[in-house]
Amino acid sequence: MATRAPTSPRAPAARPDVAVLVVIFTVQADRLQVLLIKRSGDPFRGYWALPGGLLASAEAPDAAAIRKLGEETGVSDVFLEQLYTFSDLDGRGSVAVAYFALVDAQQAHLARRRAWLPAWFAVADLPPLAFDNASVIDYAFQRLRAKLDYSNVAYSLLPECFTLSQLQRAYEAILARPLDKRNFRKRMLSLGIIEPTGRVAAEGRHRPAQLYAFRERHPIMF
Amino acid sequence: MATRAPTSPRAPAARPDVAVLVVIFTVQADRLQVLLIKRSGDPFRGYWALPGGLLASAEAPDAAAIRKLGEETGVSDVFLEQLYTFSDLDGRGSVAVAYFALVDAQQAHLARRRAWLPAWFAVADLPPLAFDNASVIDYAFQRLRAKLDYSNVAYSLLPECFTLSQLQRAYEAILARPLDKRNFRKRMLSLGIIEPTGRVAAEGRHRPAQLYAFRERHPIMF
DNA sequence: GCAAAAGTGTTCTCTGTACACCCATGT
DNA sequence: ACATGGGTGTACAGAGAACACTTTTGC
Repeated sequence: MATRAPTSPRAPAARPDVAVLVVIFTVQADRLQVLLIKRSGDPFRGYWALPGGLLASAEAPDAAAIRKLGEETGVSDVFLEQLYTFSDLDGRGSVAVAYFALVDAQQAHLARRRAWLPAWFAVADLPPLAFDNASVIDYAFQRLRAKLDYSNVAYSLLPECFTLSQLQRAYEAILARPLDKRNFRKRMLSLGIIEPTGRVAAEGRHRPAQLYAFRERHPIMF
Repeated sequence: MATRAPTSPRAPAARPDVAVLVVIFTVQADRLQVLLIKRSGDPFRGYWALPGGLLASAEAPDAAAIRKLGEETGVSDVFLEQLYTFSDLDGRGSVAVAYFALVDAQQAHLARRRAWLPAWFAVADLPPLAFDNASVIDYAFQRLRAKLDYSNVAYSLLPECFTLSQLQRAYEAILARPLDKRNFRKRMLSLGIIEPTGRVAAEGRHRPAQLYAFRERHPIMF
């Protein structure tokens, strides 16, 4: 703790459980998806839930979130930030520090285990969830939408090189509305968050697209 | 906890200490001030620190923050929101859920006790602080500045009725820069967050000022 | 009548939005 | 030649910023 209570200088409080939760988003098939894990144990056995777990002793919540993310997707060095600290999601007085992360579906390799199997689910179409995980996901979703407008977090959703159409489709999937192509390109370029690589992607029977990259692969606000 | 770790279904983790911290701001004498408490116990005996303390058993962090705020200032029903969850501020692996609150200095009555004495300090001129409380205050300060621009949080800093000049001085104290009177009034009124009460305040040897009130006394974003 | 703060409009710039056509390629 | 997505510019509206003088009161 950081400051003792004046009224209880040495409170012998029973310590609450402290857990970490990670809301891991990706964009795949033009839909925003979230990683869920099928619970193999009680309570809520058989329900889907967010990855997470009790804090290992002396492990900081940030470190635990990074570890969880790595365990489930194999990725690191992506956008990951603290979301909110929820209390009593389980009805038993615990405290859960929630994080949210953005990963590129191509780079993420889900753990292939028997129990506690992970899978992607479209945020717009979630299965019944354990605990109150639906509200945690909703909170993360609102935050993601807000950040998309005033930061470069999308860098974490796409491969290093991408076309402007890919980027726009990712934005549209998250914001759930169509964006104007010209305005979108103008804005992205004028904000200076991306730059052309000079390379080109020939992907279909149509004109090849210029490939772009984010200038910075860490969070920037504007 | 909300979800058990797949890899450690029944982790016997040593639970970390969980504390609550509250950064309580007010505007007084045209300066942004923060409430600090003089520590009467170790560690950091004699240093100033943020009010806070260990979570009482089974008490939710939100409830503990509300309680702390009431204990130190006597007020409730003010703007209070979760700020961030810090880890290891004390170098001993604790977790501290920080909140920040805005109070009207006129309504707040500081506890008058012998030990753990509370007092206001200008944010721009803080004494040496216990633990890493300076960075918590700084974080809260940044958040407050940001919210001032896109919310009505200031409702919590002023009495129910106030003049536009008072409101502007509060904004200027927080943002630490002068604002244009006409633009400020235009904006406040066009956002529709305040309304004239019809009453008037004759306060000096000059023209009396119209009194305004916030339309909503709860947080609104725009 | 003077000191002191209250109150009030207009102009300009910039940002966001709406909108439609030609281009390069594969088949 | 045609189907497919890539790529481009302009005009309008609304928001924010700059800027100075008159009004009302107490003394």
